[in-house]
Amino acid sequence: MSIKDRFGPRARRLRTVARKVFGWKELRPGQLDAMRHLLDGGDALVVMPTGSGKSAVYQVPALLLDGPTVVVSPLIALQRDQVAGLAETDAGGAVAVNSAQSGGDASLEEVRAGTTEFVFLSPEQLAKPETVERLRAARPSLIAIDEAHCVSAWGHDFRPDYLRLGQVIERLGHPPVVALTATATPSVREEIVAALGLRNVRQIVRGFDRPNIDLEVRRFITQEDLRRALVEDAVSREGLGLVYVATRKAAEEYAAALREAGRRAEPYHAGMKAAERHRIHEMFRDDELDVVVATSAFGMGIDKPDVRFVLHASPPESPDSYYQEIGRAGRDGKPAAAVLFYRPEDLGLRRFFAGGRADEELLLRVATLVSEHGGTVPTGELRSVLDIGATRLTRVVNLLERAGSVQVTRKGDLRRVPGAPEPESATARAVELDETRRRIDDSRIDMMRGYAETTGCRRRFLLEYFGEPRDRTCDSCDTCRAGLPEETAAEAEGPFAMHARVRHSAWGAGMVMSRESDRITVLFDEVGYKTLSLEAVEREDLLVAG
DNA sequence: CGCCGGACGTGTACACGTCCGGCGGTGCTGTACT
Repeated sequence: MSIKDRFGPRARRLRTVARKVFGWKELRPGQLDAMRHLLDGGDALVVMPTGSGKSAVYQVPALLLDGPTVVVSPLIALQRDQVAGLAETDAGGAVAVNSAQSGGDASLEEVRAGTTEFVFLSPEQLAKPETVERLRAARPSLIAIDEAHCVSAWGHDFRPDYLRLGQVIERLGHPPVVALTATATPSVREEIVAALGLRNVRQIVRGFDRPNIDLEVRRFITQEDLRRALVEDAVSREGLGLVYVATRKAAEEYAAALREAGRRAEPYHAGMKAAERHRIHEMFRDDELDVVVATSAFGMGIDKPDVRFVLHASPPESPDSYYQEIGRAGRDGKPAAAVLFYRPEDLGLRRFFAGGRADEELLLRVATLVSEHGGTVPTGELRSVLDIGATRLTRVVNLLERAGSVQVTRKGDLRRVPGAPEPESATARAVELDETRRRIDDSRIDMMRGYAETTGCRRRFLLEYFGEPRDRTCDSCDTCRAGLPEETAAEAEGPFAMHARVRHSAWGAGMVMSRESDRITVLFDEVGYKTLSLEAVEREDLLVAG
C-alpha cells in the first residue's frame, strides 16, 4: 500500500470513525485496505484470525456509506452478541431478525426508515422474498457475510440457503459486499467468491501461522488405549482445555471420565437443552471449568484467549475443520498444545457423514413437475405435493439450478429455464455435480489422514494446505522434534512448482498444493486432493503442465 | 465405515463365539401444545 493510500482522505475518515465511534486507536493495514476497497464500491473477501478485528472491516465503512448494513450471520447466538456489542457504541443501532426475536416487522421498518444502521439475519430469513423486498426498500449500502466458510461447509447439504445468498445480494442491488472468515483454503475462497457472485474482489488473507500452538499426533491401535491416554493427558495438563469428540455419547462419556479424575469437566453438544448449553458456555467464559468436551457444536463465536490445549479424540472431516478447532487455543499468544489422538478407523465415521447422496428420484420428480407445468410453480404447493421440508427442496433446487434446468423467480417460485435439458438429463447432470462435491469432501478426509500420518513437518503440511508456501520446518511439532523431516526446503524449481497448474490424464486439471521430497499433492478440480509419488509421476509421465 | 448391543447357536452349564440391525454432526424455522 502506498503512502497516499495509507494517509489519504479516505484512510483519514476511516481512522476517525474507528477512533471516535468504536474507540480503536489504530487500524491494521489489512483492515484499512479492505475498508478502502469497500468505500470504492468493490467487494472483499477477508480471511483473518478471530480476535483480529474482522468485524471492524464492515462496521467502520458502514458508517461512512449512506444506507443500512445487512449482516448475514449463521447463529442466533452470534447475532445476539454482535447486536449487544454495537449497542454499547454510537454506531447507529443494531437489530437482529430471527425466530427467537419478536417484532421482526418493526425491526425491518426501523431499518427502512433509516433509524437503525445494522440488521443481522440468518440465510434462512433471507430465503423469504418478503424479507428481501423489505430490505431492498431500505436501500442497503453494504452487505457483510460473517463466517463465510459456512457457504462452502454447510451450503450444500446442511443449510442450503447459504447457496442462495448470491441471488439475495443481486436483489438487494449488489452494494459493496464483504465476506469474512477465519479459515479458508484457496479453493474454499474461490467457492465463496463464486457462490456469492462477488465482483471486483479484493482478497485479504492474513496470519495463518499460529507458532505458539504445538502440534502433535499420537497413534493408537485400540479405542480403549486411546481413551485412557487421552483422559490421562487431559488430567495432567495445566489450564483450560477443549476436547473434541465425534459423537454426543462420547462427549458425555469423556466428560464423566474427566470428572471422575477430579477435573471440572462438562459435555457440550446439540442434543443438550438450550439452557444447559448456555450454562456451560458461561462457566467456560467465567473460568469455572477445566475442560469442555464437545462435538463440533462448540466453537463459532468463542474468543477466549487462554485456552491452553485442544485435544481431539478422533479426527474431524478436514484439515479446514481441524485448523479451526485447534485455532481456539492460545489466542493470547502464550504456549498452547494441539494433540490429535488418532486411529485410522475413526475416519470411517467422517466418511459416513460425507457419504450422503443426492436424492435422484426427488431431483427427477421436481425437474419433471416444473418442466411439465410450463409456468411458475409456487414452492409452497410443490412442498405439499411432495410432502418435504424447505431444506430438502432447497437442496434439490440448488442442484437443478446449477444443472440449468430450473430457475427461481423473484418471489421464490420455480420456473423451467427456456431451452432447458430434458428432466432426465438435467437430473443426471445434477447427480454428477453432487458426485463431484462428494469426491472433493472425501478427498478432504484423505488430507486429514495425510496430516495424521505425515512424517514431514505438521505445521508445514497445514500451512501449505491453506496455500501458504513454507520453506522451513518448525521446532514445535512432534515430527520436527523427532528429526523426521529431512529434505524440507521447498523445491521451487522443477516442472511442478507450488501452485502450478497441471493436468492428469484421468483426473483432469488441478493445482500443485504441496511438495515433499518424494511426493506431490495436487488439488484437482473434479476429484479433489490427490497425493502422488514423484517417482511414479516421472516414470509414468502422469502430469503435464497445464 | 466401524462400533455396539442384542439375539442366536453351540452343546449341556454357563460362557463363549458369531451374526446382524441400528446408529452416528453441525442450526435454522414454524407450528403445536403446555
